[in-house]
Amino acid sequence: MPLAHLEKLNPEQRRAVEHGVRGGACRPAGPLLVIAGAGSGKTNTLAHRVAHLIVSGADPRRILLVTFSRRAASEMARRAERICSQVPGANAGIMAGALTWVGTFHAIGARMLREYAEQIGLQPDFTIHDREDSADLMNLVRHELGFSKTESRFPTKGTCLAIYSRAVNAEMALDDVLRGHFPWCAGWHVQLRTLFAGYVAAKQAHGVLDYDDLLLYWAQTVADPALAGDIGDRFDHILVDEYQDTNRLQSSILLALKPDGAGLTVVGDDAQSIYSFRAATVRNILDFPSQFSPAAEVITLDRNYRSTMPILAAANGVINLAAERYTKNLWTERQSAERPELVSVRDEADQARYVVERILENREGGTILKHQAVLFRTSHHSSPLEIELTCRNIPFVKFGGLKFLDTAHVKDLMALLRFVENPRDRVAGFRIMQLLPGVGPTSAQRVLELMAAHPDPIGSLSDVPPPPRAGEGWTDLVGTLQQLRSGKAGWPAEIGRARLWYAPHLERMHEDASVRQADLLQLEQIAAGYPSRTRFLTELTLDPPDATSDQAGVPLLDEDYLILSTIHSAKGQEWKSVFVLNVVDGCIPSDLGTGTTAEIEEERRLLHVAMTRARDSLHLITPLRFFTHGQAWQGDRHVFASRTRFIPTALLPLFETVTWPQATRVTAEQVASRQVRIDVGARMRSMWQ
DNA sequence: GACCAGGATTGATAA
DNA sequence: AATCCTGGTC
Repeated sequence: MPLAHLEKLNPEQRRAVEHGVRGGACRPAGPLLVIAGAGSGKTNTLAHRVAHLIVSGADPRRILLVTFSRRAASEMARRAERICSQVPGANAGIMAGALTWVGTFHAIGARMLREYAEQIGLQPDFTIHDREDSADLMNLVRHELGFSKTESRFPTKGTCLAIYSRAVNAEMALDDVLRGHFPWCAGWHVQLRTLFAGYVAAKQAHGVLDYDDLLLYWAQTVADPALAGDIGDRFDHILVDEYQDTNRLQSSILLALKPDGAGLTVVGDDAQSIYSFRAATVRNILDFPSQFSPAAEVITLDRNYRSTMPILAAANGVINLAAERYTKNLWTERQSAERPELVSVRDEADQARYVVERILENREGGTILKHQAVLFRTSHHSSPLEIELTCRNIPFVKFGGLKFLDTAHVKDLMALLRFVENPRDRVAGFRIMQLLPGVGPTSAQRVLELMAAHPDPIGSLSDVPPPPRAGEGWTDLVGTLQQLRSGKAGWPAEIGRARLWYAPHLERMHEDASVRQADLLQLEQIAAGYPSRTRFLTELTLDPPDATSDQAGVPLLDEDYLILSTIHSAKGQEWKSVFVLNVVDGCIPSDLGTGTTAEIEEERRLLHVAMTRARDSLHLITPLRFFTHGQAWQGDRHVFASRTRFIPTALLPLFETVTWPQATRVTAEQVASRQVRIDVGARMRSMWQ
């Protein structure tokens, strides 16, 4: 077999790609762990491995490829396909196009559960709750149990869900979760246990699964040896990307599918583990090799193909200060005289102006906007910049933060469709009914109770006594639901019908109805791309469109635009020029965490991830002054911030230190010589003594 | 029982 | 600043 497709790989990458496939035979080999540092060609290596397996005779339909996001999934499938198609003599027809099991753990889980629904006593038409729906249901149960008016304040729905979710994902006992992560809620452990029991019962009664259930039900399914064997045998090869960001539950599933690790490949980088808030644990990747006997083979990729040497030196400098480290230093042959810049600006407004100026400068110099990105810790850190960009008419797309799907009007429309799909989904019904004036929680709840008792819930609506003050709106709603349920309109016409019903409510409830109406039209466009209502609802909740921009909708593909992204959403990406906002204590590390060592260490890795996104140029910006929130517009209450603790003075020589607007470049020598000569403050004080 | 106003509380990252 | 909860009125 010609191996030209492997020639561009370095020796370690090639070993990872060829592990167990030497000599053309493709019997699943023992487990493999690839430790792949930032920019070490991880995606490329994994795509090559998949392609190489296929051209060596593996059946692509029997390959399971688990990625971290939908975006990564399609990218990976595309690349593998391209590599396959370049191999002469390979049968392109049966190749990567048949790579059908590619997706996130959650998406694969959803698909698997629908397939096995009957065998595990699950109704196959279950609907999936996103985080907000889950919180709503938690709230409903919380009210029913009377926990919303306790003497001292009971944890909010969001906190309750977070506790529940961590217990499930980390496979931890409730008491341990409370002690370790929510100590302020420990006093409520009895009530929380009752609440979670009620929550689980409610989900089952309503025929809904939340995100965690997609993993939990899957894990429970494969806990049965017969089913585990059945599902495990469907795949000769299982490959998992971003393994450092998987949680205990996910690793249990993997282990149940392939107990001896045969055909199992996991890839990741412990230095980039940034999802512990989702119960991901770096132990998964660290303990992987020893879970098998013989132990898994470990291959380390430490050659970086992305960044210049000075950028890498700075990024290594940051991660070297970590308390615990397992991987080696990254190295590169890409020389450059340009050190990353550490820019001090007055405040966030100046930060925005500085970034815009440099971005435009870069564009003049030939770097298009799309090759530049601005990264930040939390979504709202970019708002002053967004204002500045809008003023200057610079198009941008923002990843992370509040999404299209989280807006009330989109949720309303989705709830209507979900209610039609699964009339037992009470959260959906509850939401829809309360859109009508005169219908509140009590009467909505009463109708839902009556419906639930009926074998044809939607049909029964004609006979159920309407809420006393609902009026004409009720007839309208019932008509719409029954028409949609009949399925006569077909997909995607249904969503148009749903929007028609919703339009007057939108008009009544929102000042900016026309803007929101445009969003709904866009949703309709998106819906047209899915073959059925079920697929639309499932896939959209699992892979919500993750970008928002200043205009409704993502700019046309051929248009140039700047990327704004949270650091989390920037995972796996790279740009020529990268700007990181608010590199100050309080933002990175965020001052919201409880400040445990583990959390601080994760923030350090987060900065490392942000820095290693840059190819040629990197700017870290540190505003000195932050205006605090919760005050009148243009108020001047503010706090002073200092450079992040992750870049202590010892690391400063790795950076070019700059202040702006003066834009005086200061060399490292000058920084060192910049000693305090006089203490002006003391002189001032002495004036009054 | 629905709905509004005002006080208390909580703040992020995301499948 | 935004959300959640409570207590009042229609």
